[in-house]
Amino acid sequence: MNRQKQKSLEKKGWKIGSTAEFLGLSEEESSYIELKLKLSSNLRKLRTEHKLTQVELAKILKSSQSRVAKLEIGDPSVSLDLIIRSLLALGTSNKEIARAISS
Amino acid sequence: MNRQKQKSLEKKGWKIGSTAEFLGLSEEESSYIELKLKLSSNLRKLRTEHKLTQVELAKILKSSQSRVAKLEIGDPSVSLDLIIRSLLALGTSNKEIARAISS
DNA sequence: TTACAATATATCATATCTGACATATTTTTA
DNA sequence: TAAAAATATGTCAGATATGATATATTGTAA
Repeated sequence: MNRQKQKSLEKKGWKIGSTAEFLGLSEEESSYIELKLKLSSNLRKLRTEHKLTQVELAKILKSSQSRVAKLEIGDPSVSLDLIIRSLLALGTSNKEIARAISS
Repeated sequence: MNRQKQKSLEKKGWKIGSTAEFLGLSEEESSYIELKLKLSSNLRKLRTEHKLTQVELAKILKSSQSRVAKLEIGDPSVSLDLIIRSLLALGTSNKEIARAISS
């Protein structure tokens, strides 16, 4: 992960330590963030393919439009649990989730 | 998911509605649980391969032995986030995680 | 068997995530 | 363009997950 990307992520609220701490946790942290972002963007792709608005998806998920927005962005405040549950709610199979992670 | 398995999961604390509610959420719920259990057992496999005790792994994860036990069982009280973070901490790549999910 | 190590289960205060709401910004349509 | 629709951002009370601790159970070597 380059400095540019790191700054971008930090701006969005990701806390990535710098210097030694950054180096130490980097691999794990960035893999986690990558994973999240892949699934997040997959969720958005899926929603648009289904021609749903965020409000409509929120209804399906029994959540709110604002949270769907955060879900799709991969906001630090949303968990993998919620992202994956959302994908499953839209009919995504575990195999498809695996594919998304590998992509 | 057969009745046998459902009862087994319920005993472990999974709340799976019955009748209509069960049918309605079944696909999503059971996929989620499956996913969790796959990654959980993968974590245990990984730990034993590394010849670590739960106490030792807990130290690495900055967690406790009891939570590692729950992690490996896929206890309802542990999130996918924590399971995946733990796998990553043990050096698992995103591709390997995907493989585990697909398996 | 008995002792010891490893794992499982229960509980709880604190931390983090969640849905909801308000509001701002961006995008689309007329 | 202007109005409307869609999406993004900020906040917060309540819900859920977390690490920690204590204790129970299981495995395992003497």
